[in-house]
Amino acid sequence: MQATVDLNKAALVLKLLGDTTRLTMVKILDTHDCCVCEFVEIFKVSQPSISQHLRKLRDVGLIEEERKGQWIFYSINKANEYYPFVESVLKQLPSQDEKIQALTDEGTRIICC
Amino acid sequence: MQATVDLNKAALVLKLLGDTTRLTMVKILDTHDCCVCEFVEIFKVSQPSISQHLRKLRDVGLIEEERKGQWIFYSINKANEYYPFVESVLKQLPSQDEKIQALTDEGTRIICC
DNA sequence: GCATTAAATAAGCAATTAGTTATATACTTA
DNA sequence: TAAGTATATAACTAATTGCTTATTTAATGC
Repeated sequence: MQATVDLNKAALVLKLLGDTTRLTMVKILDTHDCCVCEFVEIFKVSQPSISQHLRKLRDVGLIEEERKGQWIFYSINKANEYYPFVESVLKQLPSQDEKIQALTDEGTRIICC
Repeated sequence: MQATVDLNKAALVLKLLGDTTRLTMVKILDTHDCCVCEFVEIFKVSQPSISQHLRKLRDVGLIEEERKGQWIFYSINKANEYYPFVESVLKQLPSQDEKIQALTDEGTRIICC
């Protein structure tokens, strides 16, 4: 028997994931930590726009931040209560690894510490 | 290996499900066909509000309608391309059967044809 | 045909959203 | 310490959302 998730909280999480930019971000973060400037490069939107999306995801605890020198790296928070729920969605989405590969290819991938 | 779903379409579906009213509707419809007036009773909002939520769900093909006399019954469209995706979310939500039971108890459940 | 019931659509409104530009904060490095 | 880079926050704006009330459409039953 599968554990269930509070319906109102589920709606809140789904609403957060119901945006192409955030859904892609979370899918990427599920396999690669990233910093803000990498997302700016990937999504071709302004830096504040990226920061605001990340803040929403962080506010509900789906992601975490860690400063590494000049950069702040974001990662999936696997300890979050809703991580299994999120994961069950993510595993049905196609890999977004090519976006990370594109950064590496163009030399804008940040490798740090 | 699990089949994957286009990320942009997934975001669209998740956005639809990212509303408490619609998510509850879909969870209920997954096990019970319902008509508009039953949802009005369950959610205690205006009839047009319910109709508008149902239309959004129908517009992406997640649900279907069928007129039965005076009433229009809605049901989950299991043939929809995204049904397996939706189902994987729904199965993690607690049953909403008590809402149907409440209708039955108060005599407002519509049994038709 | 006329009154009643069910549902859809139209129009309007307040709140929310996702973006922008401008500015502030924080760290790095010369 | 000053300049440069990365990120967050503030303020603004246009578009979207979810609701409402009013009206229209459709079926039922006298």
